[in-house]
Amino acid sequence: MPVAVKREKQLSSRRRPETAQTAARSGPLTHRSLTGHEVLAVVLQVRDGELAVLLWQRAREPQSGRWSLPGGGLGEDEALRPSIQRQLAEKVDIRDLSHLEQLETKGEPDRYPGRRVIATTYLGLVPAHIDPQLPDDTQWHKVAALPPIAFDHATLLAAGASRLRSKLSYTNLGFALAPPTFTISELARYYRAALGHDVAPTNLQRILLRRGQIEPTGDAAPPGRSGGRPAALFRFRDRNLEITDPFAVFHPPGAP
Amino acid sequence: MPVAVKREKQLSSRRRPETAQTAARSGPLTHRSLTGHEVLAVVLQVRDGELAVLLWQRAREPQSGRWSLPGGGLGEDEALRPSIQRQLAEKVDIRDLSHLEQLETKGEPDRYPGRRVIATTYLGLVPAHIDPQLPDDTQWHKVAALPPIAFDHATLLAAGASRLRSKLSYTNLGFALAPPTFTISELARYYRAALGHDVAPTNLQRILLRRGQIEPTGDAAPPGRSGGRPAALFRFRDRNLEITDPFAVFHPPGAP
DNA sequence: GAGGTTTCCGTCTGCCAGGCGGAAACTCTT
DNA sequence: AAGAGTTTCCGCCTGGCAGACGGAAACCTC
Repeated sequence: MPVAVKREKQLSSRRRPETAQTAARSGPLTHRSLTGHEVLAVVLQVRDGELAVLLWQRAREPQSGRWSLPGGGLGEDEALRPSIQRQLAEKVDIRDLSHLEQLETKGEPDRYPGRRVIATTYLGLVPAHIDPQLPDDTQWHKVAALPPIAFDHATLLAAGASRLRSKLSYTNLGFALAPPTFTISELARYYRAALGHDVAPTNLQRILLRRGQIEPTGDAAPPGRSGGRPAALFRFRDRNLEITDPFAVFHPPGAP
Repeated sequence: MPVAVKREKQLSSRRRPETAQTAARSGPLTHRSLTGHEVLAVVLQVRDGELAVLLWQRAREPQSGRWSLPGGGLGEDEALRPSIQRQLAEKVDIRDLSHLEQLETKGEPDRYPGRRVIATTYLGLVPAHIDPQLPDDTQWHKVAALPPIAFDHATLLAAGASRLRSKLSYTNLGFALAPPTFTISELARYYRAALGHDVAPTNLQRILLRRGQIEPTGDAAPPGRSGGRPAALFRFRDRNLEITDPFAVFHPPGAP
């Protein structure tokens, strides 16, 4: 696993995440009620041209050794979104997260062995230029080649990747994968990795320009070592989620 | 409110919903743990050419008199979807529901007064030809003219209506609004009501036909009292949710 | 300077949504 | 029974857009 090795070598090269109120944490839940509630996150990033997900390896039973989505028990008096942000702070600097949105909530009584745990899942995205420092038990894994996954987390992971693919098509969510500034062919590589199929840079540029998602910065990127015309740099106009292609059909009449 | 009056007049005209294990139900929750979990539903139907939602009026504090989404506490050892189906059975025959899908889960600690309640919301749809018998405290309300809504249910309701509008555009969700068989202008009326803007029958027919969503039954509808050429009848090919217009852009190359 | 590489830009093509108008098929009136 | 009114059906035109291609431009290395 070349990725894992590379991770560990760079271990202390970047800032330490502020791990705040993260005290006793023995399992996915910190409090003990009849029905527990946990919050999980599918954190995705394009790494080396492929979509990768953040996973940590369970050290204890149940399912010791298997890989699990980051997250954990919801604190009392803690809202869902702040909770997943707090828990992710144990793994990565949460300032690295360019996007965070809620996915499905699963409540099957037997989805977790022993006692009932309801899980609310979030989708988190990290832009490609960030390389967060990770704890020892945590690694990026290519979505195309996953290790054994704990509980029902494989389903949740698939749902997260699917949501990303959809939203890339009708929103400006590309901003969450790309660095602040990028060339069109770079951007096409991110889209390729996330969508899982080829993307023509020419068409991508025309589409995103007409929708007003991206704009040229005016500068040009330094040419690569293999030569070639220097690419123009672009940036996303808005780095918050917007629906830019409301719907394929059934527009209000008269509107474009 | 002419709709409400009409509702009560028809009260015992149809089958009684099977209200199964619905015993003690004093508030939105039946069990008492530190953090409660409730399940709510935004049940929508096109009624008299307008989108309507199923609401019941609270008889007790908190927020007595205000209108609330149907639902209630999650039972122990009960999964989320079966739970909302059970709770809806108190209001309507669940066989009337043509579609049911999960929406957002809200967990703000103060969203419910007194103690913490996490809510998972579902979107339910009832086809236009069904007129369920309702309990006394429950009524359909036009989404365009809502009564005072309890707690944060107005937000949840808006999210449900918005989800419906989106999915009408890129899935075959129309089947959940329409009766088993319908004419194109009828269908256009359902779409109009749900989308909130005009829909051209000609274009609607062409689009849904090309996507393979609908097919002619071969029969013609009886002509109306005002004359006119009898309309051909159509039906949805598949009455389960399918994505028929995968994405506006970024198809895999080569694929249609 | 030549050849290779990468990006940029214009163009062609085919598909599709929106809109329009005439033809068809019915009811009601006189 | 003939005409007026109404509603649906069907073909056509138009503009916009995605996909694809190819040549020009701008950089590299040798």
